Amino acid sequence: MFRFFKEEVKRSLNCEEKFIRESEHSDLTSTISFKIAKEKGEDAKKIAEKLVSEIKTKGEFSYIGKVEAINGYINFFVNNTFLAETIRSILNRDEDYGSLDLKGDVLIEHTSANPDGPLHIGHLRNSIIGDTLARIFKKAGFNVETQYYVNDMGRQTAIAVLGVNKFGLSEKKPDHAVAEAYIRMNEELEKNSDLEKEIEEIMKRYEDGDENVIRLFKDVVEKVLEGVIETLKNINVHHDSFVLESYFVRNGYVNRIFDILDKNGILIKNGAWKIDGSRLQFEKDVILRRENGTTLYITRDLAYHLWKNERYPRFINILGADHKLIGKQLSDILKFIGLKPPEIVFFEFVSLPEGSMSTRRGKFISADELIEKTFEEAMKLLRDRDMDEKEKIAKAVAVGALRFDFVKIAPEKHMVFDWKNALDFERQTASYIQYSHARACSILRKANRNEEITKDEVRFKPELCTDVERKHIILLSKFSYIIERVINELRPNIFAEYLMKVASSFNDFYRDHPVLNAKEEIRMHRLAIVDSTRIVLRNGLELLGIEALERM
RNA sequence: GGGCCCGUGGCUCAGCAUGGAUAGAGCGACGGCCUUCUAAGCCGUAGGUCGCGGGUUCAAAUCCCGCCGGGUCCGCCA
Repeated sequence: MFRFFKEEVKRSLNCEEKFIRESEHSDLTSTISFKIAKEKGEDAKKIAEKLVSEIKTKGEFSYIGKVEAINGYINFFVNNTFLAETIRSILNRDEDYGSLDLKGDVLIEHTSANPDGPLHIGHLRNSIIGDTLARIFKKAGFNVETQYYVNDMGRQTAIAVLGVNKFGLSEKKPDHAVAEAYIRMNEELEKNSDLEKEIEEIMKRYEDGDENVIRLFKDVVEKVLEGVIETLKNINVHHDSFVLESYFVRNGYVNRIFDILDKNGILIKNGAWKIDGSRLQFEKDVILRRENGTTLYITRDLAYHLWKNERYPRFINILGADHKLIGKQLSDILKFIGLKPPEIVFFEFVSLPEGSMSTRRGKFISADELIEKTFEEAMKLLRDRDMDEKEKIAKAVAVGALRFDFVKIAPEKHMVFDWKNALDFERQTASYIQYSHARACSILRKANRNEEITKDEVRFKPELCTDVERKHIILLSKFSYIIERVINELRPNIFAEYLMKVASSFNDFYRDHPVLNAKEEIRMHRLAIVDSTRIVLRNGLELLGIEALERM
């Protein structure tokens, strides 16, 4: 709804979007007068006043109420029709509220951690950003496919495979068991450089399609993925498909990429095969094929993106900031050969207080450990409560806290993981939003207990709105506006912040707006607001992959 | 050394793309609020040279230049 208001404001001034902004002084504000004042050398204040009077004579806007000029700013306020239509739209559309009608297929690739061990808390940031974006894209109307690109041909995987082969697997969860063998193999590798040849050999045979070796790799990769899928399931992250790198070697896409590069004249075949970096303003040539004939990560990734180009109009990758250089090279190469580059969301690293994480050196906090500890902490909180389904609630609170903590931080921000912070739910965080939702549910439950209230009886009356209610409803109206921003900016943290605001604003309302004990007209009016809030919070939590509890 | 990212109260962050009206939250600290819809809540107080220095502008946390601090990348690794 807010988007329509903004459109009207834009139309009323006939100005660019950038001169219209949200403000604490109004529902929307324009700074266009300053711009005109500069161009014409006139007084901004007078221009604003003139523009306001013009808008007033124009009349006939559906949602614009008061318009005023103050110090050169033009302040717009929504009218009662806007408030009424917002509430009506929320109640009518219910689960659908907030959606947009954008169309098209989108591929979102996220997580894609190497199959050499369990996910750690750095991967989690990737998964949560990716999964949240996928949910928001779906809400916006896109047909979304989420994909996990499995790096089964890399050197790291070969080390893991060799490790498992040499040392076997312990009884641990399979991904953790593989990590043990992988870490041990790395230690051996440091001591004994002869093992280097074995790695090289096994990689070569895998790439060449040796059935026995393929079986070994398949076994290890499947074990890791089994563990990874279980971990992700625990935090409500789902992938529609898993695509192996080796698929692109076996289906000929890697060869097609070589042909294309060759035709474009940037492939140098001289021992190793490489891209002529000078043609693309790269610092160095990019190696695509080792002298022994095996390919490298970027080679398969180019093939993968050729494949994506043939299938999706839009594809988005979620990648750690350490992939920035290779991501840029990938994009530049794709553009050079006339293919579309991916849209890439980079996020900065999650590190531990003692330094950066490393699966290879066993220096990491696994996602499983974090999930488990967070759950235990949530259970402690419920220890003394008398209620049903403690485990279910604790799980929802734990997953919520975890997901929210990651998604609320802007992707470009470096994070230092802190146990104390991660396990503290007594903060304005996911549980606060869940709690607000439960409060709204509680009011509605009680309202319905004594008498069955039908939709027709719930009557929202804009003229009854207090200032707090008005502000709150305008916030509710911004749902799809925020969705649109996330789609444009690929920053899901914006949505987390929005939902936080809605919860906070609802608590303001809750404080001094009694619902159940109010007289009939006001009671029905406020029930409509409470129900609308409930819908917005529930739909919003869904987009964050967090369960909207009705009691807690 | 070069590229990219970050630097906002004691701590964690929002705001920066598109400059604009007194720089916003949470945690922590301090003081209050449960006979009234869930206190996982609410109210109040203290706490800020927006890393530093220049510049552009009527106006800079926001744009430009330089510097400092932290992270990250610069493999026939991924």
